[in-house]
Amino acid sequence: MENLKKIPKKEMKLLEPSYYQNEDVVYLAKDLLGKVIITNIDNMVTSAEIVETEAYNGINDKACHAYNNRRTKRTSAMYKRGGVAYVYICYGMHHLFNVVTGRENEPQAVLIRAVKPLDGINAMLARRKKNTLQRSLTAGPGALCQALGITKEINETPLTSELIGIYGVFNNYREDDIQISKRVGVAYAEDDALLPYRFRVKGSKWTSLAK
DNA sequence: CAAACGATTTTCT
DNA sequence: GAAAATCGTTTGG
Repeated sequence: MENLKKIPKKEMKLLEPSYYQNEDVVYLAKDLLGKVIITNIDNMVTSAEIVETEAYNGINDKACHAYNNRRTKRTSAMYKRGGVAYVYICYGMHHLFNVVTGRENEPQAVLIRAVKPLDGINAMLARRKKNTLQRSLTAGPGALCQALGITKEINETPLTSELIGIYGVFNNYREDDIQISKRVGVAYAEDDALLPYRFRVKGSKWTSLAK
């Protein structure tokens, strides 16, 4: 799976909205590993394989922005029917990209935490102001958004649009291929901070480092 | 209206 | 390993 350009077009399968409407956000967080994000933003096409995700499981998950059914301008995207983007700004400077899942008014989402660069690497390097292709280009939720050109401009955009789509191309990883751990940076979530909702492709050099 | 803080990244020591 | 950078969103008065 070295270069997306080598994949025959007929094997590129855009994930349909129904895919995202599965109510099991933990299942989707695992199933999204190996899927390919393709963006066409600012006249630059970039693509990358998802290698690390986290599940945010709705109103009963203390780590979720929509915990306790909190509805604000920021969280409204998560209440949409699955299949749109939820992009918000963290620490005043980083955009974080989530895939909204589940039914309307059930605010679940999958945070994309790391990707493996495929096409458009020069564009990614330029956006990140880097010269070499290495993990730091796209490891970390803020970093990959910068590389792929994802900003809050595309908040609530369908993942079947001209700007961004997710494709099933290569493989589905098996349980054995997935490393499961606690989520990152959610210590405030008390007992829910311990939930095993973080998923990484085992052995991938493109995920964040083990903790 | 003021204040606190964050699903992070980078740089410095 | 520690700390700064930096501001939109949320909450409280």
